[in-house]
Amino acid sequence: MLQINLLREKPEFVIERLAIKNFKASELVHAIVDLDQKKRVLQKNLDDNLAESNKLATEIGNFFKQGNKAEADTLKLRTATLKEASKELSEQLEDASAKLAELSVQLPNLPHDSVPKGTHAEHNEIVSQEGEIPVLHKEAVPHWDLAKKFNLIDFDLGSKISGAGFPVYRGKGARLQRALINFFLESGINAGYEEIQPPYVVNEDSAYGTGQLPDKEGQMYLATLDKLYLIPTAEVPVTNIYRDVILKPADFPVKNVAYSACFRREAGSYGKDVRGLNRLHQFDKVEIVQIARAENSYEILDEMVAHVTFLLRSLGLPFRILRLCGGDMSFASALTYDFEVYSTAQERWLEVSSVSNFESFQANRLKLRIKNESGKTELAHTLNGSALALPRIMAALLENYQVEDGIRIPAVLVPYTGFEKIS
RNA sequence: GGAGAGAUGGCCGAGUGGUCGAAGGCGCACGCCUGGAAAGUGUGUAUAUGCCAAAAGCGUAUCAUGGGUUCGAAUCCCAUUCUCUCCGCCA
Repeated sequence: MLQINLLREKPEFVIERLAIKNFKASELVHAIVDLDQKKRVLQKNLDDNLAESNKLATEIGNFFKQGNKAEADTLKLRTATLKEASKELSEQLEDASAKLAELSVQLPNLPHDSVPKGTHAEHNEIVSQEGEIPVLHKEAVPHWDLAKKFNLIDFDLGSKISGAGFPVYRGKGARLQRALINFFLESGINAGYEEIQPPYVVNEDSAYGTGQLPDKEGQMYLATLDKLYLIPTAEVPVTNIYRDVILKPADFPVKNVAYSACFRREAGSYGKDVRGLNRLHQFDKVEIVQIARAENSYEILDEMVAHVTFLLRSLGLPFRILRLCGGDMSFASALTYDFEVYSTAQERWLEVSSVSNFESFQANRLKLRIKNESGKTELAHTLNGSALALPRIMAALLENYQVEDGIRIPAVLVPYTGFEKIS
């Protein structure tokens, strides 16, 4: 959620910046500013009214104490009309506030200056690319065939137990998963992140806090009996640790790393995108989250990008980094770098990580603030990134490391898997 | 799941209808004292929002959350959430 002050003071600037995200904000911005103005007038009237009532109540109290019942009773008559008016005003105020909140959450975050214009993924800017794309032997196949051949992942069994998109990992497939999770967690810890094991379901407040609600309601599984949402990413519970929190300068840096299963309904997905491990309803991910001060949040973003780069380098996978264009960025992000690994058998790039700075957009909703050295409170900046999402890493590993008689395991993972080869 | 007790500021804790944003203590910040420190001592120490260019100042709201009673609620009533104790069930 954007800060209301910015909308009040520079509405045209906001409209202009949001055009980079291909968002036509003019109408909405003006509606918000008008409504805000209206709300403040109501607030003022109500406050004045209540002040008057409070004054009268004190006077009545005093008269009672003096035993002057008659005076007290006359004053009481006056409070009745005030009370009526206050009730009316507070209803109007509540109405205006609700509408304002409803409109405010519809405005996306402003993109950072470096965000390229563009409407689609093709307009994303390739920042860098590294790693050798391996030349595979002529019998090489996509990961779903490898998974079957070596009995690593059973998609049909998952369908039987739960439904499409809930694969069953088994044997060395399951062990490789676990090895990756441990490698990612350990790497995070080595980089100074505190490990968190969050709940996998969250309440409405948390889902709202990170912006899953109200817009993305249909993308989450909901346990209706208790009104709990299955988390689509560990970002949700971990970031909500800091909901309604005021941090001190001494609390920094705030760095969390968390493994979790992630649940996504992925309504509306189809085609080659969903084949094999490419898109699942349940998958594993290690997430990194940082809370930063406004003045250095972009340095922190670079640090997080460097961390993800380290992970992919260690795994020996060919990858590239993209700076997302305005049209491809998420609603809440100010700047996002996507990481894609090359899946050699599918001959396509697969997104495995997305690292973003949300600046104060999430913090504003979360009420996550910092009390600075001079005693002023200001909004914090929030950042997060996948480090990393498992399924597509798994897909790329299986495909890129396949040899004629099996699948090799990158050296860095061997201490975690306990085996060097799948065959 | 059943029965009972409870939820007050960063923390502890007082407050059962008015003068309570809230005693007292701890902690913290700044000052005095000191060669330096401790002790002592003084002052300050919540959040949101509105008026104001801003600061100061003032108004309003907030004693788990939401509603109600009342001229007036931390205090009384109702609902919800959470915590603790006991019983039941259970990995």
